[in-house]
Amino acid sequence: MRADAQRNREQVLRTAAEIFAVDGLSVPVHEIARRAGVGTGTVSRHFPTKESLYAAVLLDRMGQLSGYADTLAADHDPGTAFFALFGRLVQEGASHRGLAEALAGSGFDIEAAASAAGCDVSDRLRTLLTAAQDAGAVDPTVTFADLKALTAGCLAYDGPDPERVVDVVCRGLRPAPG
Amino acid sequence: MRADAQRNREQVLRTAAEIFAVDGLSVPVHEIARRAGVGTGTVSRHFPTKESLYAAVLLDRMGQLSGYADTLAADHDPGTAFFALFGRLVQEGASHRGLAEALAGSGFDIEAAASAAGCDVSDRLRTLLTAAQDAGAVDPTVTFADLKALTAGCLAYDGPDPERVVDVVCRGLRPAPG
DNA sequence: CGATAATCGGGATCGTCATCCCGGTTAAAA
DNA sequence: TTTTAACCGGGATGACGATCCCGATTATCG
Repeated sequence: MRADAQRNREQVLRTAAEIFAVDGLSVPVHEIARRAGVGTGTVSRHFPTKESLYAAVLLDRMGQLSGYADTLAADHDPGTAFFALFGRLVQEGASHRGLAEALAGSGFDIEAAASAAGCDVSDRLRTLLTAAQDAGAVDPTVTFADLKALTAGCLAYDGPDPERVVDVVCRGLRPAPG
Repeated sequence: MRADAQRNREQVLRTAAEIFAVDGLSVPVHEIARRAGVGTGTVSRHFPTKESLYAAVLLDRMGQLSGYADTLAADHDPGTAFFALFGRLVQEGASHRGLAEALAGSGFDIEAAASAAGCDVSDRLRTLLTAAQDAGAVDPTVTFADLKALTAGCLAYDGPDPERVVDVVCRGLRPAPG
């Protein structure tokens, strides 16, 4: 791939991620191209459909999150790492929700794509959950399904004070004091 | 207003609420009209813009929820009523989220409209929270802002097992055993 | 029952947006 | 430096959907 093509592709991806997060998914491709400083044709060539742009943005973000998860797992104890990842998912989540929904609605299997790209955030969260439970930092009766539900719920939250939400949910996850 | 007009208006409102909940907000007005058994002109006349249809559906639902909240408050102790309303908000929430977002994005003040129509769910939730805290059923350090955040987060959750989410969040809301 | 005015249905209209295409441009290789 | 093939910009195209309009219908009132 030519160097300028690579540059443009990344520029479009970056711009699209930002615009989607701020203004929502219904922003016209024309506007994304304009703000990225390229023509609409360039966007279309790199991402033949708008949906493929959604997928690229989401996979890119999942890649970053996976890296963050690996760093956490390496540098901290399981409980700390687990709650830190959970908090980060919520923090960054608002902008991903719409993307995930749009893709799911179009029959695109995000989990599979992420897995294939080695960016399976879900898998890393599962591992950290188990580790945190083994270390006594999380209630052992919490299942991964519960956690996915909670994560999805928190991911969806888009209002003020996201930290308070995480705090309350985390209190619910810690082992019962009795 | 003529009797048939009234009937049609309600039929459209009911149908729209159901379709929005199941298929999302991007369903064409044409489809809503078809499923409601009327013409597109009829929909347009009762709800001049699609946005006004959104608002009508949301206000209608808030009216029902307000009624439910009042029933709960009258028939049960504060703690029970509070947790029941919270659970109900989450259960019914998924279909409201998109509506609220779409309207907020268009500069429509839902809270004000609901308040004017006597359907202020938010206000009823605040009252129940205070009552539940006075009764010792909810942690007194939880603020209404926290609760709005949690409610919004849970409202947004749209996956499997919503009850588990509510359970965990409620565990976080109850008073600390110490 | 007859008059009348509001309501109805659904086709016509208009704007928006994703996608495709083509003539000009430029990076990369020899 | 010259060649060449890929890439670029942005206008053309076509589909879709919200909204408006008009002739037909029907509820309501005297």
